[in-house]
Amino acid sequence: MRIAELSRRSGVPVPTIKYYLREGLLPAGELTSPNQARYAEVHLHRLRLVRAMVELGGLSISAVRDVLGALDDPEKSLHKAMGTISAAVAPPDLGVADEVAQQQVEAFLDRQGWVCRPKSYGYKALVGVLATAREVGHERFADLLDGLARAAWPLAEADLDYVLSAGSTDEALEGVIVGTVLGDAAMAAVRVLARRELSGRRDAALSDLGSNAPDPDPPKP
Amino acid sequence: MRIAELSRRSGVPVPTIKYYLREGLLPAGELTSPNQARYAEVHLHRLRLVRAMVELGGLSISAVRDVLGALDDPEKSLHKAMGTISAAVAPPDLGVADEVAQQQVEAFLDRQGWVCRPKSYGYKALVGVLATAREVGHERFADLLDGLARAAWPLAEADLDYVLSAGSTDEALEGVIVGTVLGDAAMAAVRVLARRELSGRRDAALSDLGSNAPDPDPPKP
DNA sequence: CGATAGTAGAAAGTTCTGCTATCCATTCTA
DNA sequence: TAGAATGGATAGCAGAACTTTCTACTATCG
Repeated sequence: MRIAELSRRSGVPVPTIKYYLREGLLPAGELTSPNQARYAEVHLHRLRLVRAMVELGGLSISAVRDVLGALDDPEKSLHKAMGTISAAVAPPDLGVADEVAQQQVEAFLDRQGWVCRPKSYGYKALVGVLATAREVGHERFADLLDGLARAAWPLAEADLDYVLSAGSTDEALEGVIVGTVLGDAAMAAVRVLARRELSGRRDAALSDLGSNAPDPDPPKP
Repeated sequence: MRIAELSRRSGVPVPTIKYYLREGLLPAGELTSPNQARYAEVHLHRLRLVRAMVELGGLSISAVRDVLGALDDPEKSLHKAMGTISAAVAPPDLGVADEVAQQQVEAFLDRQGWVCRPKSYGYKALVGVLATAREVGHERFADLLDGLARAAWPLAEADLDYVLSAGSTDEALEGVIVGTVLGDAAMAAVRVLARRELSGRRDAALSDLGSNAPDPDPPKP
């Protein structure tokens, strides 16, 4: 297929495709002559993946390049790819050095029995979040972490099962990308829905806000 | 306190504070003379909140303005504020009209017994995610939704408890902001940690990637 | 009192990102 | 063989988030 068809089928304008080619987000098409190239389904697929990361994940072009680099790495390692992807998706390191936040994270990891190098992106990101929470006067925020962990564990299991059920290494790596980028977006959306649903069920309490009335025995789903 | 102290205590440069004042993210200080203003603790607090949303939440200046608008709304409604904040935090509406994705969301909501107007941000965001997943060839992605919901429900309860335990309406609204913005960031970080932990425990399976070996009886936490 | 530093407010400038537009020399297509 | 499309290169553009520069003060220290 030629670039016009690639554009039509993906909904991405031709100049943008050229831009992605320049930026190395898309492999070059097969040149049939000095100024003609042919693109295959793989290009269309890659293009859609790029758009998903940019539009839904909000990743920058360079972050997308990093992620795809992990995918195209000849010595593909799922571990390494996961690290790269986490780094690309996470907000840039705030570089905070908050003692208390760090202790809160350590204590949390202890409680969970999780082993974790303090250099990992997840660790640093979490310290950054807790430090920020403390700055805005929400020290108690750390109390929510165990709940998050209880929720995150089965998700991680599902994610990993999803990834490991892939037929090929390429598919598995793409599963990591999709699981991370779309997974985060989906989780955020589901949380919004859950909050809406719950706050609807607790309407009485809400309309009575500030009175600190006792919980009206909320029904579980 | 004067602007220099505000800057020192928040770590935000003076010109940036002036910029935020111009953009309406920060209420003006109390003018003591035509070119002197005094700022109070509330300004410092608000400034930190703004930075948290910008740096951690990745919100744009205009999104922050919207969110703060909900906080400063005279007829503060928790419901309304939650909607505004969800909208500000979510990626801009993709405006997809994918029939299948919509049905998947409907079915999901049915299974959960959740009632939801199809106009809500969470609904639209979820349709967008599933449509994108389908575009990149991951129809099975919808299978993960129920797991997400199971995880999201107790989180929503914890969130709401956290919010309702606030002493004042202002605090409650701020709790919604912090719970949403920091909560999403924290959840993403914890997911990363959980994935790392789990993939470490399943190392055997991972180093054997692609062979589709049976799961080596992973230990639970 | 005067020198120095800080301030509000406005306007213009800067940097970065993510595209678009314009060319040109070719090449495919009708 | 005319007209549209293509690859590749370069330049341009709009928006976002600051940052700089300016003016006309004001506060304060010695």
